[in-house]
Amino acid sequence: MGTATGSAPSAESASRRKAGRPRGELLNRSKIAGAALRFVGDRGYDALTMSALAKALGVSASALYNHVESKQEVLQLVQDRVMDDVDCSGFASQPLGEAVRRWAGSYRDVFARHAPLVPVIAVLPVSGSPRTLQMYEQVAAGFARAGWDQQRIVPAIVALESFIFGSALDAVAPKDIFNVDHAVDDVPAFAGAVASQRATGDDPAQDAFEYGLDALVRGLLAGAA
Amino acid sequence: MGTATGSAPSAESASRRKAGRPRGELLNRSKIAGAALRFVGDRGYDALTMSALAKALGVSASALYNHVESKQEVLQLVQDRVMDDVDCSGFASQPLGEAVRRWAGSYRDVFARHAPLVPVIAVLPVSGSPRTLQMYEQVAAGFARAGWDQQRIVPAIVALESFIFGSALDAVAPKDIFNVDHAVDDVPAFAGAVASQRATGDDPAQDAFEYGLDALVRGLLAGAA
DNA sequence: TCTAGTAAATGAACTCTATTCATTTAGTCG
DNA sequence: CGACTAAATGAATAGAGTTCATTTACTAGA
Repeated sequence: MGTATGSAPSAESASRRKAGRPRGELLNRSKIAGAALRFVGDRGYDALTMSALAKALGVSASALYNHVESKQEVLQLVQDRVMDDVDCSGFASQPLGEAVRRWAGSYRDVFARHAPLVPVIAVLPVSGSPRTLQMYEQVAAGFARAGWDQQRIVPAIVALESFIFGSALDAVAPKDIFNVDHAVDDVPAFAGAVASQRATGDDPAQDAFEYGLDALVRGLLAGAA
Repeated sequence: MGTATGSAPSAESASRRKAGRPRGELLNRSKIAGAALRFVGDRGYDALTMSALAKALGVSASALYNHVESKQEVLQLVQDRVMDDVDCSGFASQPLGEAVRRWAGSYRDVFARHAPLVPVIAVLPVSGSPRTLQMYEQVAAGFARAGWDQQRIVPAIVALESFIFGSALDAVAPKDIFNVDHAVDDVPAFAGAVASQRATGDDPAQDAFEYGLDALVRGLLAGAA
């Protein structure tokens, strides 16, 4: 695990580039993670194969397996990187409700951009993800600072995360997922509700997220105060 | 798409009323759905391949493609079947809060048993899933009957679903997902919270779901009343 | 300096997977 | 009877992740 994740980002420029095969240090986990993150940003998760990633790194696919046990592990590395984009800054200064809202919003946005990671993360022990762990620390510290009962902090975080992951999946759903025009008569109540929501002009996913987050946060704060 | 999505659930035994079938109807979408559902119950989603499913049906893999466009479509059929197990009974009789709790609880349990469907469902238009649509109708009708503002019904349902799907994924996570014994000093607040939750003896996922659902429902009802 | 030892990259090969296609089969309709 | 057609077949394809024997270059140790 602890194989120097730190990495020296430089020291890759001046090298004797022979047509040769193996050399000193061509790959490491950090480079793989960075390349994978860039790759999915450019070409998306569907295109992320071990071969394609290797090619982007100027290396053969099998070379990756000297540094990583599986593709799943590559995704885990990406996941941890991506956590850097989640905004935890509120927990240091703002009131808890505000901090949670800011955190949750950026958390959802990040994983809406990386939806294929959601199922990965679900089975992922925090052990292997230092940045993720640091995020949890900031969030937990925020709750503790706000005077929360220790026993309720983890359930609150997990509940918020569940909502966030579900909402991230929802955010990438086709826009017309609730199109019921063909069956209005069979589902009158639902069709009416859909039409009414649509009339607001709001994006359904965004609307539901904001509405639900507000309810969840108010519910949590009300119960714990 | 348009290919007879209607599906007559019965009338699949000894009624060759339509034109030209060879050898008395070996396959149809309903049989495929049933077999797939049985299959994942027996051997799990990892084992569900088109070949294995075909073998279970006593048929060749390519035969499936006469009735179904892709494996994704098989999963959609399973998804719709599975919705039958979600308990919507409360919406007809109980107060809204109670009905939502019962519905959400069974919904989560169902998809904890079918977690690999969660990412499928997220991208799935309700159009192709009659039973799913019927579920939405019952839920929406329950909200409407409780006097809810039409515009808020869909966001409320979507928010609840997001929480449910996220919680279903969480429910299948490894039990010790929050093991931080190796880094207690780095994340003191979080480690303390984890230890405190663990001390309750409650299953973290179950605990978080119940706690979060309670907060979400209270928040939703409080905001809408 | 010579010599092992070792980490790392290679490319071919292997195993599965979903999916396609030409062909065959067996009913129905004109 | 003969044309038509839905449905099943099995072989073939393409692409995925992963493994492995081999090769290369660097690094200690004597």
